This record gives sequence, C-alpha cells and structure tokens, in this order.
Amino acid sequence: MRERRTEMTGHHTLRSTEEAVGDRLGGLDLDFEAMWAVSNIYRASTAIRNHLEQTVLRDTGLTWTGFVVMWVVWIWGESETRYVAKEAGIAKGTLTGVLKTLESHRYVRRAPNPADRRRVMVTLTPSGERLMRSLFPQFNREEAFVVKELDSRRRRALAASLRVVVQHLEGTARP
Amino acid sequence: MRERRTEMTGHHTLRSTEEAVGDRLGGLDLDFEAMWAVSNIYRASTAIRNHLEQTVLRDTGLTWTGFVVMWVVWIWGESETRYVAKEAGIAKGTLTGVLKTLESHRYVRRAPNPADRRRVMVTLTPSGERLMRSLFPQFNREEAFVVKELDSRRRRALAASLRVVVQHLEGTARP
DNA sequence: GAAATATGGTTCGGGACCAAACCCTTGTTG
DNA sequence: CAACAAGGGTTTGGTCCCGAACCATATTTC
Repeated sequence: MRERRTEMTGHHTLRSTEEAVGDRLGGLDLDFEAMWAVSNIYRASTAIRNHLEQTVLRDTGLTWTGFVVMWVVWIWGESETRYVAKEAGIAKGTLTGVLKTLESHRYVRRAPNPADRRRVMVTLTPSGERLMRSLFPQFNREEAFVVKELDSRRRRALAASLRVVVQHLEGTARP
Repeated sequence: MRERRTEMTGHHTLRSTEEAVGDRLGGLDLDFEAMWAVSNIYRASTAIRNHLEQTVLRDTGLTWTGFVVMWVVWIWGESETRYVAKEAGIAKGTLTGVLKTLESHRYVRRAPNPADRRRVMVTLTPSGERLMRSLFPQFNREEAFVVKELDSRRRRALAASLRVVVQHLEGTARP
C-alpha cells in the first residue's frame, strides 16, 4: 500500500484537489462525473472573473457586478430594473445598491416610468456609453485569451453544453 | 428592413440576450465564440449556485462560501488558512470573516500552529463533520440533476475543457 | 546577532449580496 | 367603488468580498 501523505503543511501544493477527493470519497456512491463537471464550472467562473477584474476592470473603478449591469443596459437599451436584475443574475434589492453606486459615478440614470409609477427605468448616460464602447473590445480580447487553449469546435461545444445546463435549471426554477 | 423592436417594456421576455447582442454588436470585429463560451460559463455558474443554495443549503444556515470552506477542510483535513482561502477562491481577509461566522456556529475550530506562531490551522468540529457527511450526498444528487441533460461524454468533455481554461489562467496569473 | 525583509493573519472601509419586511401603486373582486 | 390582493422598488440586517494597511513572527543579510 502506497504512502499517500506528503509533508505536514505543504500537501496542497503537491497533490491536486481531485486526487484528494478521490482519496477521501473514493468508497462512496457518488456521481463523480457530475461532480467534476459542476465544480469545474465554478472554478472556471471564479478564475475568469478574477482575471477580468484584474485586467480590464483594474483601473476603471467599476466592480464586476457594476460592469455586468452596465453591459445589460448597454445591450438592451433603456430597461426596467427588474429585467436588469434578472439578466445580471442579482436580487432586486442588490440592484438598488449597485445602481446607486453607478449613479454616483454618473454612468447610469434612473427615470420613473410614466405609465406605471411603481416602475423605474435605467439608461446609460453619454459617459456610461463612452465607457462601455471603450471597455467592451478590451473585455472581448481577454475573453479570447481565456479560451485561447481551446479550438473552435471545443469552444462551441462548451458554450452549447452550458446553455443546456442553464436552460435546464431555469426551466425548473421554482415560481 | 425588418422592424426589430418589440413592445416597449417587455422585450426581454421575448428576445433572448444572444439575439440582442447580435443586433447590438453584429457589425463589430469581435470574437463571438469566445464571448459565448465565457458568458455561458458565468451564467451557468450563477444558475448552479442559486440552485444549490435553494435546495441543499436552504435550511442549513450555511452560505455558499461557508459550505465551500467547510468542504475544503473536510476534503483536506486540518489545513492552514492560506491554503483554504486559495482552494475556496476567496481572499485571505475574507476567510477571516467566514471562519468567524463558522466558528460561531461551532462547525470549525481554529488552532495556532506551534511550529510557526504566525500560522493558524482550521479543523472541522464533530458537529461540522456530521453536517458535511449529511450534506454532501444531497449536494452530489443536485449536481447530478444539474447535468442531467448532458450525456456522459459531454459531461467529461465539459469538465476537461474547463480544466484547460482554469489551468491556462492559473498558469498565467501574475505573481 | 541586530537590522532589514518577508510571510501569515487580522482589521478596516467601501461595495456587493440575499431574504424578508416595507411602502406605494395597480389590478381584482365582491 | 371599496376592500383586498398582487406587483415593483427600496430599506434593513447580517454575511461575504476585496485590496490595502497593519501587526506579529520568521528569515535573511551584513
């Protein structure tokens, strides 16, 4: 039987997480394929977010979420806040705070919807537009860097599989 | 030329984001394959996190990050905080706060490292162990649900492509 | 071996984040 | 049409989150 333990305090650097999981959970009745697929989605997402924050967003004063919210409004044009929250993947209460921050930078503006006074519309200001026009190409260059090691077929397969996952989950979401 | 605008306030429900992006950015010189791959990683990751929070974690009093931190300590056994932060994908300052929360629930314990008094070790308490043993199978069942619509080949291909992305980014990370 | 440097964790300030409670406005129902 | 229910945004309380400043302990350098 092979000795698995390495040195006391540095084992994380020598053994991969996936090996450790195999050691720890090897005997259990688990769906490992599902586990690796899901956990790698999360790991990739974290790594990508960190990368983009530290390259494109580094000196803009924008947070990741701030950027995503502006991106949504940029793509869709003037929008109702509840759609923006949904698209950005954040709770409506969170959006209130994010919009407050973005408004303080004069990147977005709120406007009441005259047809329904409960609703609030969001638009980019000219300076917000300018920022997105300059940021987006940089953003896309880094996206290309992220998937540089995958050939075109794999990129498309990756996106397609993820779309299936997302649609499956959103289709099953509770009301 | 076809009229693209739908009704004033409900367009998000009728047109997909990817279509809107095509409209808005169609003319620009962008790497769309990279864009769809990356943005779907992010969307999937958000959808999965929401799903797992609302199924497995719902009534446990654990947050997503709290669970991830406990998972890391569970898999690796007693660990130094800096490795835990790295594995969990959070900053060391964040970990301090998360550990404080988990300690208040008596799920983990801190212990000074006698060999180096700067260092702090983390372990699960017996009650933390019990929680993980009961939670993990549920977690894995939901992971299986998440990728239910993908066949085995696609699951493995998905995990493999994401591993490539992660290793590419971590290999290029700044020092 | 004392001074300078590096390493490890905590603290701090400003945001992000959610669920639940809260208003206000609109829609429904008797 | 008045009471009630539903819908939409904000507030609140507690946690997470990061980078930078900080403090204590180790290591290196001279």
